Amino acid sequence: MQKKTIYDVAREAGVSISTVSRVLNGSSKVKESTKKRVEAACVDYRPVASARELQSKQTKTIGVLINHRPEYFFLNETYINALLGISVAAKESGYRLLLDISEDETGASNLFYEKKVDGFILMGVKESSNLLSVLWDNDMPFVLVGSFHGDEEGVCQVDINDRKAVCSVTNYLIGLGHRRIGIIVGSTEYASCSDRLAGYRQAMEGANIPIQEEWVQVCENLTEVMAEQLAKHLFYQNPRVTAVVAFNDSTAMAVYKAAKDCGLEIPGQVSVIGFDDTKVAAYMSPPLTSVWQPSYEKGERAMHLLIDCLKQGSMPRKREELNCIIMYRESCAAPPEE
Amino acid sequence: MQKKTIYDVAREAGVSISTVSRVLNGSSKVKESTKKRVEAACVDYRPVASARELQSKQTKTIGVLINHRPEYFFLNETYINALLGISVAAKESGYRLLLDISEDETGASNLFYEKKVDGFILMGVKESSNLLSVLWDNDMPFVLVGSFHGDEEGVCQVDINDRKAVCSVTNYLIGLGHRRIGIIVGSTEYASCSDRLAGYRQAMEGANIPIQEEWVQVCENLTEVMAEQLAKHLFYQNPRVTAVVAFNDSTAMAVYKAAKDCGLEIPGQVSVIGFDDTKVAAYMSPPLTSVWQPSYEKGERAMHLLIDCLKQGSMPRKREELNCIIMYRESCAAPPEE
DNA sequence: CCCCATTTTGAAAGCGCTTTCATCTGAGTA
DNA sequence: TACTCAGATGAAAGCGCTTTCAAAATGGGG
Repeated sequence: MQKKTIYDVAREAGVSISTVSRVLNGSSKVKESTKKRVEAACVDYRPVASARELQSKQTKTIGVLINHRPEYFFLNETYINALLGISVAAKESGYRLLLDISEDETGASNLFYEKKVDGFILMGVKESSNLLSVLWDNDMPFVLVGSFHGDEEGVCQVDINDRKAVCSVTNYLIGLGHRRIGIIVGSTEYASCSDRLAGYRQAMEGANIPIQEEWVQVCENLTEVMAEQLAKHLFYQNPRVTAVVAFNDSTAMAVYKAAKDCGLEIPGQVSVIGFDDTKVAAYMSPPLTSVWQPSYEKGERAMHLLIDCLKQGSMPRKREELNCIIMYRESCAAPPEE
Repeated sequence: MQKKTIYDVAREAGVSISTVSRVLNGSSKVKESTKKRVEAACVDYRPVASARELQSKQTKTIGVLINHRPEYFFLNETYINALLGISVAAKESGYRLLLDISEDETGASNLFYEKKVDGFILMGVKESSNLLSVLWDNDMPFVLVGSFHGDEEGVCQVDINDRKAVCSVTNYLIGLGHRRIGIIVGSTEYASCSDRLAGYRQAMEGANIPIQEEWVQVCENLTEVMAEQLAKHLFYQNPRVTAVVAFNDSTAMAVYKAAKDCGLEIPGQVSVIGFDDTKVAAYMSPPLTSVWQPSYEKGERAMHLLIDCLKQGSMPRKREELNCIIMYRESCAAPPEE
């Protein structure tokens, strides 16, 4: 059985293919009666996307780029949640998603050069990336999910305030009486890392606590195994830190492990704070205090922004900031008496 | 600046577009010297995918379908890992991924009807789904990731042996001395659930332990909150179960929570076993004994199978079974003395 | 140096649609 | 009744490529 084409529909409805195309695309200039007839003839007819795309120069699909280094093995849970939001929003608007998970950006460029997508949503873009300027230069709309500063005047982005959030939790620890507070973050190539670090520094400076550089553990490649080691570095110091701000909940898990290995009680001897408030946080033992961030909403919002751009034909260079919530649980307490 | 077309390349190289097309597609019938010339003219030229697709009837993209109920909120980690495997394998072979996350299957049908994809990888297909027969009837290649039985004679699928795996762990618990063993699984609409349940029954029967029906908690909609409740049902029984086989690690986490709330020690008073061996398992307290399954490899293998199908033009109705590994940790012990 | 088999190339059709532009209606007006 | 003009429709071009088929170039005997 051959696939039904627009010609078949036209024949069946007794009109020309132009008319069929018009009712398909909702063009107004069709008499109600013929429209009815055409619609009736459209049963079992599905336009071939590539023909449409070729002619209309629109693909109705969005490229979703997730920066992921294979050595991390697990995909960041916040990306997944954002992806869920993106997916739902896309579906609502009749867009499809072309997914590219990779560390380099050639995948993205290909999609764009080959006109496979109408726009992009980018997650986890490195500060050093030159993808954005390529996209700009070629009028390809895109929205960033997550932190990014970059050299550009401004990009369309949906983000949280990492700096502020970490500043808050650090202040919380300081308020609890901690002075020697450690922090473990990933590569400062990523704005989220440098911002969180900046938030920590801001809080410490605000409280007039001079930061010992050995409290700050920056790691290019922050796997759980690495994080565990770095946490131990923190714990082996003398005097050792009494609290640790972890880059995210995975890191916090590793810190828990390290604490256990070092015979340190949480929160009695060490306080720990995570970030992202992933599913596990509430189930950890003790339940982890963590900064919840609206990952799903970030994705959803980004998609909406992008679709707006696509409709209007121009891209706002605006940044939207969503709010985080500190989920206070049982992993933090006053530091032990000295 | 206008995009370079095949005509531009042809002009630049002093040949016809047919020749350009031939070198682009690696057709042999081109003299080496002209080939060189054309390739030189190809700088900055990127064929428009839709034109290609329209003509060649191939999209070089695979539809990835993930069954996900929005009320679960989090996407199953095994799906993500499989997705990672799929992604890597696709990239190697120059395929792109069109992602559709949803509970219903209309998204899939659309992609297929509109010729957006050359084939499908399906994850989490319900037994009641009629998508497969639609795909069969239309000669659309697809590979299943994960359990499925179905009415069809056989489909191309990459899977683990859920029954066997759960049978093993149940036997392990029995070997430890447990008799009253509970199990919590999700909807038996999904083969993985019914299979795991079958494995449990098989082990219990093998050990001549009559199963009390209140030990078996089947839940249509197994969220963490639900799982916690079900675990409590198990613990409130008198005499209560001394071990719980959880459908997966998320469920196991909920069981941990329930045990804590009920004042039960793991593994002293209750043993718990998870499934999937997700990232958290090793970090739980106590570390969770869980069945590791090769999710990434499942995805990778499925993609390879699919690509083979696409090349050969025919689809094998074969099932590949990958092996699980029981990761023994500290969540299981002998039952308490009575 | 010619002929024929082979290799290499080009012209043109066409994939299935959108869109422009011209044509055709028919209602409204003088 | 003839004339407008807006609304409805169709013919045809063309989006950028692949592929078929025929023509041209090549080369190896005789």
